[in-house]
Amino acid sequence: MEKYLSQLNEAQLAPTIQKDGPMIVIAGAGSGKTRVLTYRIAYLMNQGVDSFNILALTFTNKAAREMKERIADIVGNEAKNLWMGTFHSVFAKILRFEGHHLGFPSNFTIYDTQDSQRLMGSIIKEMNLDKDVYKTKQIYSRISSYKNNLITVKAYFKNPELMEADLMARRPKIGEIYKEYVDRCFKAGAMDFDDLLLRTNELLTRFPNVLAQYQDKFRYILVDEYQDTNHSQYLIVRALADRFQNICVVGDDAQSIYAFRGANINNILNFQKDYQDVQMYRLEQNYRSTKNIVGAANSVIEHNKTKLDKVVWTANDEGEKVKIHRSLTDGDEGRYVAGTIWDEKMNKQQHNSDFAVLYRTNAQSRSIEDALRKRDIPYQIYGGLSFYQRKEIKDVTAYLRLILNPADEEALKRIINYPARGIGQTTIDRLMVAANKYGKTIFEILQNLDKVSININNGTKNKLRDFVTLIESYQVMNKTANAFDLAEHVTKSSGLIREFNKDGTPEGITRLDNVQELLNGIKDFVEGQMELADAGDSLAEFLEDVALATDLDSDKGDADHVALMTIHLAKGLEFNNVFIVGLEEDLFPSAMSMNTRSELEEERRLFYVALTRAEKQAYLTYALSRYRWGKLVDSEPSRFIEEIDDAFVENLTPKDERRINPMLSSDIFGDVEPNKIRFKKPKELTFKKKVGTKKEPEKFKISTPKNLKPVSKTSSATNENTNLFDGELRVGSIVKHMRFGKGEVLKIEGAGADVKAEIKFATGGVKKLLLRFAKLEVVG
DNA sequence: TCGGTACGGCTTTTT
DNA sequence: GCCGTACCGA
Repeated sequence: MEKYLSQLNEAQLAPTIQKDGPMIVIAGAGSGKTRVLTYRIAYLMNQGVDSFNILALTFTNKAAREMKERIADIVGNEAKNLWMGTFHSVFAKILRFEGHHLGFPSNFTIYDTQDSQRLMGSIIKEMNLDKDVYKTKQIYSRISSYKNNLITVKAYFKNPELMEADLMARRPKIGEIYKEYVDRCFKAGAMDFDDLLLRTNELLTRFPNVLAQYQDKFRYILVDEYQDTNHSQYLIVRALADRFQNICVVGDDAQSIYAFRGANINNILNFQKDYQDVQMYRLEQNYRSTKNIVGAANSVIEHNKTKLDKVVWTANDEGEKVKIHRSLTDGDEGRYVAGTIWDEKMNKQQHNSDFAVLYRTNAQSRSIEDALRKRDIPYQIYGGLSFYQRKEIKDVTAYLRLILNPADEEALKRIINYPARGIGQTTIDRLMVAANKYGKTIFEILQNLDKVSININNGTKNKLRDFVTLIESYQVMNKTANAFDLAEHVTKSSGLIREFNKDGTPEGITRLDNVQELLNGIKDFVEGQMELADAGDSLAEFLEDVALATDLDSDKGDADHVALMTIHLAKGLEFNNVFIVGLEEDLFPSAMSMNTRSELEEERRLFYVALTRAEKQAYLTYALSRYRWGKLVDSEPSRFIEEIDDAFVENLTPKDERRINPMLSSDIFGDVEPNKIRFKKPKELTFKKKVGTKKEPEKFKISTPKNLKPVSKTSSATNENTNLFDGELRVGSIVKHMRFGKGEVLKIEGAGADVKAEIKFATGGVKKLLLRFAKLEVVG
């Protein structure tokens, strides 16, 4: 143990070896906070604390996994009894044991965001509310924030201010939606992400003996990333730590980036008021980055008003300056990134895994991917649509969920007619009405079709009976078979495999591969479980993992690839070289986060997080125009670039580079030979034009080739005989020569000076054409 | 009931 | 530019 402690500097050592009492560690980026946490846990165990009495809470599964491994390196097998995991996974585990107090079965389902939103959407529909006023996503996030602030349905209806606010927003029915949603989840034996915290709070408040039991168990509590805890999490931690007060929280207010999810930065700012005799430690020496990177990051965060006093410094080398590069388009930006990685690998013998590309939104990954692929640079996208959120995977797991918990309404609705078995929406609606009437679940109604009065014809009833028989046969199998055998049987006998096989398209093949990968995953899981003595219900535990998994799919061993991810996901990671792309106003900072000072400050902290991921070199890139929602829009450099002290940056963009006229520079056909193009059938060419500020586009139709001529909606098409059009598109004084054939779709849309055109070739290719003009005139 | 397609909305960020 | 939904025709 001493050997390990000697690896810590003085500032790190102090919090590591303070055994008892409340303490807070304010840890700057790269200052070794994970090291303090892991060594502290090891130290506690070394001091005779039973690992059974330690609870360590993290924000991601990955962080938990890594920390556990590092602790195991020091203390060995002892680490096995540690309770370490994300808030959600730890409290899900507790709720499995104790949920019965609240009326939940131990096999409750965990609804992911998709399930929750689907349920909320159908509730809104059932209540006959205007879906444009009650937008599912908005209502979901509103209710989610109630939950994170412990505003239950009851509390909501007792709070005139909240109701008033929703009334003012012309959404007076939110309370009713909320109530129905909670009831339906309860009936379905399901909890959403927020419930895992909210219900834990309810459990600990309403059942003092349960609270006492866990207070006694968790004598030492450690919380990582404390700046990102929300109110609900804060209360749980405070309740659990109340008896022994051995609580150690670690965080960095400068890295608080989850306010949108309800994280409350005051939790860390006010920690000292919550406990008595709090010891405060600061870790300010950065071991990760060069002086230039630390300097740049410090100079940016300096612009924030709300922050704790802290000076991050480093004894590392000066290093290279932070490089800034401007591109014309997002495509160019991607090519710059790929080209630079290519050069660096060549010149400095670096690995792919030495590079990361970080962006604000997932949608930005596309242009980077394209460029990396062109250069054959291996990459891995982290996050985005998780493996377990893919349609085919959700389909399979829906079957598994239903087997385990037949009350699971969302799972049932998902698969009752998938693969198609002739059970339509009308039937499902009637089933739901009946379920409501009898106070039963839909599955219970299905099991008792003969005993309820329901307007469903006999043919359909038989189909429903077949479905019930199918699920029941799986349930029987689940009693004896392991999760893998069951899952494999389900995919085959349910017709899912056949369904994915049916079309033979590349997408279908990918789906099959994904299902196979899922089965492999289940197999691994089952085998891993058999090694554990207390192997419980493998299916249940697998499904729980799936529901709370995020980065599992991305964990493909130590393969050498460039990492692509959002900045949020990059928190806690480090890379030799970091590209931060899309540094443009409205993108980063996001247009949606500039309404208040605190939102903007959160964006700035996000930028700070991004910069401090870099060890040796940071590149900041932005583009002058970028495709957003399929449209090319102009953008200007992010204010964050300006905010960096000049001393730490180097601008790589040549001064004489000017914006060129995209009309003149665009290449209509690129590498496609026009005369080799063949078309299936003639199609009309259409383009839309926005008139004035009106949203309604004025529609024109252009008949197929020979004569490219704008005609009004009501006019008829003309010549369709020629195979190849050869003509001119005249835009103001600019004349563009064009050749293209019958059946190509030329789409032109946009307003005034900003028009995008696109030609889809029958061969599958798409060419984009950029037009900038005030007046559009097409001549034959 | 189903399958195809046209249209509209959307993009913050995650457990 | 993509995805999910709504609508239409069979």
